[in-house]
Amino acid sequence: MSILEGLNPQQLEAVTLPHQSALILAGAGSGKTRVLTTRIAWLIQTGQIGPLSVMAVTFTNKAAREMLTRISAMLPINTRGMWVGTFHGLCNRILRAHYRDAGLPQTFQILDSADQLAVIKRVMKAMNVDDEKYPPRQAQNFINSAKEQGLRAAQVDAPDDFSRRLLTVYEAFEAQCNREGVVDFAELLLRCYELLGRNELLRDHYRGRFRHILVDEFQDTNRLQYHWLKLLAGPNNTIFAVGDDDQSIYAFRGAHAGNMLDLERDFGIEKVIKLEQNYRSHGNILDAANALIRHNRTRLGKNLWTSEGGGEPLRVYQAMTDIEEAAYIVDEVRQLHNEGVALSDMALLYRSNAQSRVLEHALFSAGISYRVYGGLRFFERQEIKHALAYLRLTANPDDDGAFLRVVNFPTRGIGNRSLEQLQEAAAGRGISLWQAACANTPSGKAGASITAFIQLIEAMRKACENLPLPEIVDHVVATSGLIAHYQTEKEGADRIENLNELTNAAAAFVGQDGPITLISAEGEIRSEGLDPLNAFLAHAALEAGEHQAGEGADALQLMTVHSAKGLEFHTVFISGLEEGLFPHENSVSEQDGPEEERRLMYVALTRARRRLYLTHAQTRMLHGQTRYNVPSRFFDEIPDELLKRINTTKFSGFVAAKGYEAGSKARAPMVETGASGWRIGQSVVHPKFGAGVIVNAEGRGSDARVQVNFRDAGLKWLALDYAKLVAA
DNA sequence: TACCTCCACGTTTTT
DNA sequence: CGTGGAGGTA
Repeated sequence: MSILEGLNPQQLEAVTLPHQSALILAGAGSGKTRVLTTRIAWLIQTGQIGPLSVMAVTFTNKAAREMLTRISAMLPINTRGMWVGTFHGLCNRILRAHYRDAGLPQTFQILDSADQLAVIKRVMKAMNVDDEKYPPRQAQNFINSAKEQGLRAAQVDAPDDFSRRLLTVYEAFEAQCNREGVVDFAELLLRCYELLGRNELLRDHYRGRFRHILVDEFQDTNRLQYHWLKLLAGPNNTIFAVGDDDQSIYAFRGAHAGNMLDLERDFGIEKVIKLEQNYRSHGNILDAANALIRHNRTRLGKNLWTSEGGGEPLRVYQAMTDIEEAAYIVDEVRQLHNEGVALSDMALLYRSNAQSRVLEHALFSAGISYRVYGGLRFFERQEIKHALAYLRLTANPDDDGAFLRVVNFPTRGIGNRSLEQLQEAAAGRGISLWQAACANTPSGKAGASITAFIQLIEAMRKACENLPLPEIVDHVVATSGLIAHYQTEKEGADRIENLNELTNAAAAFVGQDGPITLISAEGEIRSEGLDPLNAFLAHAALEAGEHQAGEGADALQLMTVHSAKGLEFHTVFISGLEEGLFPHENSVSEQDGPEEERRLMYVALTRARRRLYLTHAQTRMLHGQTRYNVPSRFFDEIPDELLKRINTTKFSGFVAAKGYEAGSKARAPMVETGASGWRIGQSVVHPKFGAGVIVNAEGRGSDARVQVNFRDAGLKWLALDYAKLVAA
């Protein structure tokens, strides 16, 4: 059977495009992964290129695995040798192969975000930077966003004192990382970009090899990733990019959907192919999504359609409280489950994680099994981090982060003062803590403890020299004292289990990267395998692992809308559809904020195949106080005929004006302002700000102020004596 | 060193 | 409301 069979005309056109760069505008559920993988298979099957000439780039490891699986299913070839991976994974591969040219030690370690933040904190402390005035998180953002624009500290523009200070932190951070032989995520990309930029030999080698570069989720690329792709493509290779500007929801972390337009221009793409036939959802769902996203001004333009029928209308449920909202969802889930829909084929989505608590509580009480995405992942667990730190020290003793993490864990009598001495000695001589500890062993008890620690690590390293990877992990975990430590802890059993699981993870990890091309200065090419321990440590940093166990079980899926991207379910509940929550209040005033929120809603809607619930609550407990929320503006952006209002809860005037049945006012305390008669929860109209709802009040008499949540203007405090508020 | 209390904070997140 | 970090005390 031909791999091209069953493709629609647009998919076929994209797959069989002649040797030229292309931009595929692929709507939700339009078969973009299929197009991407079939394109690769077709190029190889027709003999146009060999597997070695393909590079496919994704954002997540999951997507990369999925792609490899699908290619293997289509072609009887070995997919090793094909470079399919994440931006970071591929950059890591290149940097490992050319560590010397990249100015890195062979055993360089990768910092995850938490590791990076720890280094920044350490550096800031050493520089005496006030962390009240300069929050380390902000310094981290500053550094990462600079790197994502391809900027080294020397190239960053710092117009004011504040950014000048952050810039010095950036400089010191870079210096520290170089001393330790560690790189953060952004650094992997920037290093690789710089390496290929200045080393012609390497650049030509990779350009000669990767004739076809395919990119998934192109709308999520940042500027640096775009320039990296451009550099790798050079003048002769082609980029096949698949993306959807309407699903660009990661601008806050540097994603730049404008890269799609740049690609068109820079690569002379004459015709953008649009995949608009949707194979996922029924018509009403798509009509709703199309109608909603039409409210965005900056779009490339696209309209999803299906050959299937309209299906059910979208169900709208308006609850009085968040608790009642949860109860309704529980009832519906239970009923659908009884009707035969698997729990795992239903998703409960929310804008922010804080919303999950009430929902979880209701599900738990009802005995419905559920799974929450997000939170700690396997390689991020404390005990795993500790074990990895021991492993990292045996591979690269200069890794100060790893040193500090375990030098006194389990406790071995190395207190703060001896560590401070050590840090001073290291900083003074510009060496690592390990080197400082080796160089001048302090006398006395503390000195002996440090010496013992050094000997412990040295012994580990020697013992592991010729062991296979799983045994290395086993040995290090056993001799580190971690197991013994957790045995004395009350909650230690799970941690010990995880540590044992780490050995299994090591056993399951067989250097997936295979041999790596090396180019010496003379230009000769040879191959070398990567040392398994370092490969495993890189893997641990680059792929933090599954969120939680129990993925096999049939359970309702709870997650943020962001993490739902790319997934699909028979039934989807979108909860908390209220102004201030979704769209989120912080986004309303942001540049491009409202449009990004709308794209987020678009993503949420298009997750559903058959049934979609949109719910909101009038009253919600948030940050310890009750908030009164207006229904989300998104309800107004979906045609009424697509919506089916489940209930006719009595709402006050403002809501009634939007199509709900008018009725009695919500019971809420009178604002204590004497005779004013305003109520919390009451709908009001302001001459300038328009319609809103009173959500809070304070003061009395002439000082009385009310807080109003306006549809368009957001939250505002108004003095009742001055503001010309009118009851709606 | 370990535990406890207090305080501040609270969008989205992969690598 | 609930959590996580920091700082203080036993």
